[in-house]
Amino acid sequence: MATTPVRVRFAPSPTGPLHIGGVRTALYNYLFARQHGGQFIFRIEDTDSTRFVPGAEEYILEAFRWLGLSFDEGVTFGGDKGPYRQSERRHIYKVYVQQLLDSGKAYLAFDTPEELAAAREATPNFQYDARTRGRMRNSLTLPAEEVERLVEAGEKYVVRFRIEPGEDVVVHDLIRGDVRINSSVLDDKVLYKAADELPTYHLANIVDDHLMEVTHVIRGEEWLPSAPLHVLLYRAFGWEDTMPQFAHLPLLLKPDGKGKLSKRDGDRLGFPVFPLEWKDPVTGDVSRGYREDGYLPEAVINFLALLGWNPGTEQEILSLQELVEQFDLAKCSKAGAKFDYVKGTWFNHEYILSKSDAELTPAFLDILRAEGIDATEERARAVVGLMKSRVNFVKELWPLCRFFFVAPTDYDEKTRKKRWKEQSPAQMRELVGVLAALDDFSIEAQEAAVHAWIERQGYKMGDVMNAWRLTLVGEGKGPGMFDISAFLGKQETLARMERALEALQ
RNA sequence: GGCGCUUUCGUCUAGCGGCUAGGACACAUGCCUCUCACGCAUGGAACACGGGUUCGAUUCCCGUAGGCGCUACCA
Repeated sequence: MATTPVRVRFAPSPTGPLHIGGVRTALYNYLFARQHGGQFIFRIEDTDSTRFVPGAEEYILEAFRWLGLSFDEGVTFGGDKGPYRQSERRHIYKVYVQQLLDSGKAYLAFDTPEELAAAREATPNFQYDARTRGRMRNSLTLPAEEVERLVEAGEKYVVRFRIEPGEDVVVHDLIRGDVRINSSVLDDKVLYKAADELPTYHLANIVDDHLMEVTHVIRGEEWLPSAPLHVLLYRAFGWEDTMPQFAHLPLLLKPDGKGKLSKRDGDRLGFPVFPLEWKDPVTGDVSRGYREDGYLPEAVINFLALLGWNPGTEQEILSLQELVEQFDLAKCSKAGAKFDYVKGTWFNHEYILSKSDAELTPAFLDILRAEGIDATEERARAVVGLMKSRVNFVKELWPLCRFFFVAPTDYDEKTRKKRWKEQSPAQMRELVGVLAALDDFSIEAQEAAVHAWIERQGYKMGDVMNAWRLTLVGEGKGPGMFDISAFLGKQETLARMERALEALQ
């Protein structure tokens, strides 16, 4: 057992965009696999033909490419345990369903949806189980000839798992310890639907995990209640000795209020719940994505990794490699985590700080072009260097940096009141002269000349600099004045000052 | 309703019988400073409640309450 190579899987349903909680589940699987030098499998669970959404599978794959999480095996990745798309495994499931039928551990049920609804109506807390199966229409109550006749007639039956009541089933969970549930509270789950010749999740899941030699099932807590059923299925097949180990992760909850995180919360509070932007093929509705919102993939990974797990040290910024090294299922928390999206923006800020100016510049250049600014890479990079520490996202740069590329046309009234003093026009006139006399317009040369002039005249540094800022920026913000004037260059600096002197009197 | 999981600052969390209950985000204040930010510093802020066990419980056990999930021919 200890020598069995680790094999884990991420197995989404292609029913829409990948939820951020699903991304975290995949991340934990990935970290676990990499840490143990194991395999990470990508399986598509499309056993519900009615919920298939075109484009969902490609979306999921693209999301992981963006995040930098790689698979070793599975849909589009190859491997010798395929096919990895459940809809292509019908022939396999049929064999195993028959095996359960032959051994009497499952049976055919012919109850129509209407009959089931009626039963639920008639009996409070109705459950299809040992207590009730005797009065339903199934192969345990119907004569064999009748069952055969119905099947021949193409009746849309289902196969149900025959659960023996009164047994305590223990599931050992790597995060929660032993979880004990009595089989009497479990219902005879539908394992297979003759209508579309496909199994339901439970059967497909067990058969695939067994055949794909999955060693650890790391999934969301919503699966915990059905884990005993899964254990019973492994037992029914005689696979208990190679049954994977389970770990049920705490859920991601709404930032406020009650319940688990949903797409609605993102729309309502203004943050993405999907890794990538998603356009619903039916409604045309567009949901924002982390990528399009300007998050760096490393930041998303780091943020998600720490939602429900932490290394036990005070380190908060961890690279993917560090996460691989330090991840530990035993250190996962047990209770659901409210989704603290504000902290997510802080992580992005940290990663922006850690990036070089050159790495951030392409994204900034895109924004500049969209704003109709034709700037060189070099100039864009200079502004990024000056301003990146102030933002959480590259896109926040534009409103803060506009003045570098566009001269002010009007001047902020509040700043003008506070900073444009009686002596300002005269001082600015003089400053125009001081700057005009400079051949070297570097930061250092300007600084030396301007400081000397201020000192010579006995002016107040704050008066001069703040008035000057108003002439170049149009308001009272921005980096150091000499950074700004050096970036603008002598000609533009003097032109802006002249224009301001005219406008401000 | 039934079953299961869960419960430390507003939020994410550390803690695995004895601590001034630690960190981070957010918030507040101060410093830095030519402005706005960034940064730095400081501060306020938590063991759900009730019983046990123990010399001693945030920590172990049992209740209660709250929260979450499951309860489909969905995953």
